[in-house]
Amino acid sequence: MQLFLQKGYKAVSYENITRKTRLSKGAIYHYFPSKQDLLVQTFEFLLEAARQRDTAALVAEVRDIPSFKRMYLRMKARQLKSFYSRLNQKQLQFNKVLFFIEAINEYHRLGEIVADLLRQEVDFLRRCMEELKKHRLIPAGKDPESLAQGLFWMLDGAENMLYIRKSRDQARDYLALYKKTLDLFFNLI
Amino acid sequence: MQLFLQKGYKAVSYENITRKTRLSKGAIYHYFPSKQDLLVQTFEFLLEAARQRDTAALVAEVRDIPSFKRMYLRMKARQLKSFYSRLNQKQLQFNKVLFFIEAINEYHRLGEIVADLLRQEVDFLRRCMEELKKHRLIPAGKDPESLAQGLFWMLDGAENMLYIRKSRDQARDYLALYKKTLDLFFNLI
Amino acid sequence: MQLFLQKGYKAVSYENITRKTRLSKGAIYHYFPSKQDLLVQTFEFLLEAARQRDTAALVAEVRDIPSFKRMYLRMKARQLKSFYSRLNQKQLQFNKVLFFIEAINEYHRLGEIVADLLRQEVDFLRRCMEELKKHRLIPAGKDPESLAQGLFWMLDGAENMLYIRKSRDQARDYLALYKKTLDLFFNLI
Amino acid sequence: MQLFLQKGYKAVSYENITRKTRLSKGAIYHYFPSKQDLLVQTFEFLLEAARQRDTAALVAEVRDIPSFKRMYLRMKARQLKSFYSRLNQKQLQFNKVLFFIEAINEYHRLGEIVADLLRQEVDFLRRCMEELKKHRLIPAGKDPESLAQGLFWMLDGAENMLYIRKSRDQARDYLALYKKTLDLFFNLI
DNA sequence: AATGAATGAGCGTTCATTCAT
DNA sequence: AATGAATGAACGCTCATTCAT
Repeated sequence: MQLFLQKGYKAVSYENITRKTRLSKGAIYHYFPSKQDLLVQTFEFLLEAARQRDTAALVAEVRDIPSFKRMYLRMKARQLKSFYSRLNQKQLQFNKVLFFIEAINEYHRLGEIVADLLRQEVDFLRRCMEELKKHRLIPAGKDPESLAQGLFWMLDGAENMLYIRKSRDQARDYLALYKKTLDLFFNLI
Repeated sequence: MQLFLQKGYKAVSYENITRKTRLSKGAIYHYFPSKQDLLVQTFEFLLEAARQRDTAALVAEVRDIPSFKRMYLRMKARQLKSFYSRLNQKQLQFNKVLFFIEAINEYHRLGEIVADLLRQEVDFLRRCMEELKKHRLIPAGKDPESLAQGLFWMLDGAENMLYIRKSRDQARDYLALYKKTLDLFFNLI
Repeated sequence: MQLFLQKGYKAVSYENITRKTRLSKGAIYHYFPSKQDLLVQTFEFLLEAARQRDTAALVAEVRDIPSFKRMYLRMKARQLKSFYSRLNQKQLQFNKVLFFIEAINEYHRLGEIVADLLRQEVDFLRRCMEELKKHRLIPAGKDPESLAQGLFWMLDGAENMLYIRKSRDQARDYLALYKKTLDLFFNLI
Repeated sequence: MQLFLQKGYKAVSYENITRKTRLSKGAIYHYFPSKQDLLVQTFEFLLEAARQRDTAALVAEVRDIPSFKRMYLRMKARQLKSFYSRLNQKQLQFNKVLFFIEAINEYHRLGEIVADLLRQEVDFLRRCMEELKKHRLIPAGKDPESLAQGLFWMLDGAENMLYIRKSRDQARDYLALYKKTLDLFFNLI
């Protein structure tokens, strides 16, 4: 997992894996029938970290913009923590985008899983926006759907920048970036 | 170039290249000392398509929001045209993100070039926003810097979605998507 | 046994064997110290099916050509039955020649055992021919030794063809082929 | 070719080939895209040695049994010479049967080619028998078809024995064996 | 300028075998 | 008696690169 995230799927060889795990090739093949299988299981295991449960409860917390921001950042912090605990590391210099693209290239079903997850994310944001609208915290004439879409794209685009800047302490950066983007978003609308 | 964009850097072999170019390996090595050099030259040649000149003239065209949208889309259309003409193709099913990441991984200086280009893009948007502000077309209290940043992230995040959906006619899709994102943005603010 | 006959020695892996036997590798190694030993024991067990007893009694049955043919085909039918009962199968699509060659290549003593068996087979045919000669059923001037050798080669050559044609119901085919060859032989002489 | 005939297809590794040819793996892959292709080309090249031309002229030589025997042995001698010249060797301890079975297992079309060749062989013998019959050198009531079939099986079966005895000087043995079988055959009928 | 034969390190994978439990 | 985790050599194959011509 650590190797895949650091170097991408293709660039990881069994030689790398055996050195890192201190196991022989045969031992790894004993548990994973192929490199692709290794990827798929890794991918799905990591994706679990991003899966949200109790979104209804989270949406219900939204009373005003500050409460929404707090809730959203808390949720993201929890996801990050789960992600790093699955990695068994406090932090890791990695390239999520490369890993995702190679994973989807290698095994197309993973693309559908990701697309699904993203749809759920937008949907969740839409429900939050509706909640804010109920409390009249969003200017009239702006529909929750568009707001959710716009915020989502903004968050996604912001995150992209991280991989170009390659910062060292990504865990903190993520949250700081999310916060900055939320602030910016609510300043815009 | 076409091969790199379609399959990514690593996945392209000299065998692929010789078949496509109908040249021998030796001939290619005669002009490009290594595969990395082939990548760098390709990358920089393509990046030229995204380089904007006369941004001052473009910014000067901005009088109101519709004029800004028209100008921006025209500029993007020109970039796309230039991009495809460099490719010597009308369109190409490709994966820009994979190509960029692999290119930057392979040769870090390319990352700085891209980062530079992106900064110029945000800067350009900022100047457009200032222009709109001058004409009082943007609500008071929203600073051009943030607006530019937000719009840029939104555009970038929106574009990302394209690679998951893998649309066939990307040239048209790009412009449609940019238009949609601009509309959405001005609806939000 | 079934696997060796179907796929040949080399092509059978312990993975194949554990799946078929539902035993663990360790269990198989507990009884057979190596793959070669597995082969040798299998081979010798199968060869037992071809071993004839009471050849004297069989030869004594020969009174005329029809009685010889009947006796010979009965004997072969019994061998086939014994062979399939050792296999615990009614029939099996297999390649005897590949199995024999690989077995002999792997462990040369098996070659001597087979050669011995074949010599006994020719010898048995020779004694039958002598019996027929006693009853003056064979033209004068044809010695039993040559007749036996000729018939044996004919039977062997005929059998060879089976592996190229790869018939489904080999058990029946064998007997039909033996019968056809015997008829042809006695028509020739 | 030499390696395949000596050890069989499966047992030959690229390591063997590179040592024998003093070429690198890459050089071999430069000319043969796969091991299977190496086999098929070898097989077809060797099979060419067995292909008979001018069978009509050969059949026309048949006037009596001695002339048939001479012609047949001359033809076989020429085939053997062609075979060894293709091998670039005077003689080679080899296992034709293993090579043939593995070749056919690996690429089924080779089986059809061999079956075709064998059919032509029987057909050639049948025409020779008809010629002998015309000269009344074959007892009445024995049809050329059966005689050809019987002789063919006998030759084939006789040849089989060679691989078990593994004689050193196979080239001479072949011809001696063919001669012995022909003599035996004409003694029988 | 251009060819393509040749190299050899490295890849993912299979395999018979060992051994602690 | 029986398990299955672990090994490491060997396999067929791909690749960027070199170089004599």
